[in-house]
Amino acid sequence: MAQNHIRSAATRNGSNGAGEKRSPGRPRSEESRRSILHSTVKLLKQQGGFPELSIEAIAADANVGKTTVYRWWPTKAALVADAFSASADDELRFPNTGSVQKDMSLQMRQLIRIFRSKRGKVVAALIAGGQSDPELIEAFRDRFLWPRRKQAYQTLQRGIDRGELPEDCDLDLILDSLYGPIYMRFLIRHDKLDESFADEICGLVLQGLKRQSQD
Amino acid sequence: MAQNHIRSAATRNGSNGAGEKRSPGRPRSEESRRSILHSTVKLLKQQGGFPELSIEAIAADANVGKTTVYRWWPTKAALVADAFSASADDELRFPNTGSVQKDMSLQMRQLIRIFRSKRGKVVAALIAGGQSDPELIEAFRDRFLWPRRKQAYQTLQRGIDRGELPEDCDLDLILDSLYGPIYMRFLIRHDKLDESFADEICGLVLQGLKRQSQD
Amino acid sequence: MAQNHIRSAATRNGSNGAGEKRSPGRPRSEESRRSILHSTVKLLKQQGGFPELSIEAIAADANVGKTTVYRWWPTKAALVADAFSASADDELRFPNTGSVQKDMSLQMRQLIRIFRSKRGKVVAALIAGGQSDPELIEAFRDRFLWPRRKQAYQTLQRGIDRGELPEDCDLDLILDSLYGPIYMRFLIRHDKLDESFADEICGLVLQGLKRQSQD
Amino acid sequence: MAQNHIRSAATRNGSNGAGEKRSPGRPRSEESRRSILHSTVKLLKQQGGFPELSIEAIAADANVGKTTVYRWWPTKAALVADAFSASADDELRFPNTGSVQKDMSLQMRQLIRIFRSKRGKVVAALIAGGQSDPELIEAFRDRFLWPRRKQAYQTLQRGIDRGELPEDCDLDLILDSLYGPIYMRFLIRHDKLDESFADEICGLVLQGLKRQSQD
DNA sequence: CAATAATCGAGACGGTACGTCACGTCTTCTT
DNA sequence: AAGAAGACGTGACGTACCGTCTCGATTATTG
Repeated sequence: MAQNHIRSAATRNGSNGAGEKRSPGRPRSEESRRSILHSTVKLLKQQGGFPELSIEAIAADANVGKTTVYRWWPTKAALVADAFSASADDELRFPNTGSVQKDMSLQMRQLIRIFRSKRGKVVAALIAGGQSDPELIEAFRDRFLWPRRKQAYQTLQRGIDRGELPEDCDLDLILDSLYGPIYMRFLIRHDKLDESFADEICGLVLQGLKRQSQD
Repeated sequence: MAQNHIRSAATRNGSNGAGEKRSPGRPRSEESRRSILHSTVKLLKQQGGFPELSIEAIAADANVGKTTVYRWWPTKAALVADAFSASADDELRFPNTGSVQKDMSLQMRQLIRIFRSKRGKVVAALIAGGQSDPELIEAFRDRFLWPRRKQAYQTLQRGIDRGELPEDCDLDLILDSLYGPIYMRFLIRHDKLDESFADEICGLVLQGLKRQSQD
Repeated sequence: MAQNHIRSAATRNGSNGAGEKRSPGRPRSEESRRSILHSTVKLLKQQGGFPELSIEAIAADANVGKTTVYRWWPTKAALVADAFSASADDELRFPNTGSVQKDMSLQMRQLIRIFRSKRGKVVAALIAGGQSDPELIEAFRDRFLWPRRKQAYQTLQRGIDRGELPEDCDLDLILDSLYGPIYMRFLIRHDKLDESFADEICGLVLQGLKRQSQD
Repeated sequence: MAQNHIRSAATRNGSNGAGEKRSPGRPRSEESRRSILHSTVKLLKQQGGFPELSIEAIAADANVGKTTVYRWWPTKAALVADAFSASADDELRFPNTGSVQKDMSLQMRQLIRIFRSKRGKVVAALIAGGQSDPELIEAFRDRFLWPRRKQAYQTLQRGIDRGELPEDCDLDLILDSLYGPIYMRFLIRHDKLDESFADEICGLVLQGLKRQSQD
């Protein structure tokens, strides 16, 4: 994957590891950094979406000069992506119950729970903003989608190993079939999105595959 | 379906049917209306996304006063929704081949074709903008999603009648499982979205159901 | 005096004298005309000055189409000038007491009374607007200044005839010396302008001349 | 004299005297300030009057953002007042020839010269604008009228001391009698205003007083 | 302990687009 | 033909943010 222009947390002379030389001059204020990221998430949760969020407002809310924001994040997109990552706690772990369907369903329920919470607004803003900013959607993929997907591969693989899924199945296809409907209902809002929806999808998609693998 | 605030084609004294009374005053300029909608789509296709689109630019491109735009569309969102509707020709018809899987697959291929074309940018802008504007996403649903979905229900029903699908299946769940993956790849762009993807999803989802109905 | 572009009350087919031919079509609405002029004066008295007065507001207040205003008055200036004339009753007559000083003083008191009343705002608007519109200041002169001045000449002439003023005196100079101070205080508002000011000016200017004529 | 809302030269963090603390942030651009004032006077001299002058045009001509204008001047009126003050050089000094009549006449001639020059348009705009904006006319009085008047008082007082004028005379009345006619001809334009007019007024007004003081 | 250097806050700068208002013109049906 | 109604293109309004720029002040490392 190409080098990401949206720096995770630019370190020019921050607290970098061990015995490296520190450049002279005043070091970056860790307090400001945190304050900015916090305000970004806070404002995103409050008001509208990505376009309504203004750097002016972030700087004001964080009691920080605009310059400080621009010094460390090249675009609003980069800032939002960073803020999103920073706020991403690790509640999206995959369990290992011995059943693919159960494992996937439990994790998908967690995702739906996030989408329905205030953090859902941040995700929506990220995807929305990403439609006119390739770097933003890339940041979403790199920081949110891929890390989870790697775990999902393993979960599915365990299912294959246990004979719950056919051996030749396309993992990406399966995962998009499982998560696509959730993302769609989340973004289009044409139908209700509650946690039981996770079970229904798993029932439809994974049951079919199970039957196939039993042929 | 709730009353839509985004007027489809506001008619204060337009050419309304038959013997209705015309309101006094100069009638709305049909030329301006068309020109504005055309410029909106044109600019959306060109540059960035929804937030980059400025009413100022639309008015200039359409050789129209800004006032005229604001007179007829309350927000940029409403305008884009209208413009999108106006440009939505009817290439998304459902065929009737005698096979659900074939019918669905063919129509889904058409959708993917649109998403990959320049008109895809307009759809993306619409969905993106809709994340911070409820009316906009509602407009997308009412003008784009629902009309197609009604036809999809019929197509699936034919499948049930023919015994290709089980009688008690949840149509909305099936449709979201079919279209969700497409929307997800279209918006997140984490994997390639070509027309064969339609076949793969149908294979996964509808095959499983077929097997179930044959039990 | 040059032909005035600001028509007093354009008569295309109004009630013109005797047996003249009337042009065909609907005759001009006398009610609209009066209503427009009335609203103009009313609005001028209310709010700010000439620039704040909008034809849009006049038409609305008079329950009249904007077209009707523009049909009969070429500019806002012309309209205001007309409205001012129409509202100008004849309270500014010169008396004939047998004393120039008394005659002038009495009339000047009337002028001050007008300047201090709400009609003063209209005069101020007229003079102010006239600074960037030659026709407007011309209208003020033609309809307001000159008619009075002609009477003033006669009043002064009586004074000369009676020996109260020297024979060779410059009437225009005298009149500007009498009225200038009033206009100045009215427009610059640097000092109080009450009716006794008329007596003071007359005392200063005309007394001096009387003394001169008695040499 | 009341506190003037129209700041003479707002100093938030300009070069204020001696050891005062500077407020933080980028200091006001002195170049922009001058450029704006210069463009204001320039445009006022060119085109129409006060209402024709647009802040948009000033900002454009001064190569300055509109925001910068609005940041420092609350209204167009305030800006024009400031611009006028800035351009008001000191060509209106009172001489001291030993004769009141000569002193006054010479100064009045200077005033007429200004009124007839391009700067006259600025004065006219100021007085005109002042008719619907109390602060503007106040600015004219404070920056233009009063400074001169103070000198005029002294000039007249010298005349009283020398016995050219009676001891009990009303200085304000005299000054309005002298300057009123000039302002009137300047604003109403009903008669020619050349420099000899100054002599004529002085002849009329001051001669009469001289005679009186000699009684 | 000074000198150097990069940060910080604050806030002014030239811009762009916003959504509104009034302009003067036009097009329509009605009187 | 004139009326009212009201849409039209135009242009200025005053505001909000943009991303950049100068300031003085602060906090580090280096000589």
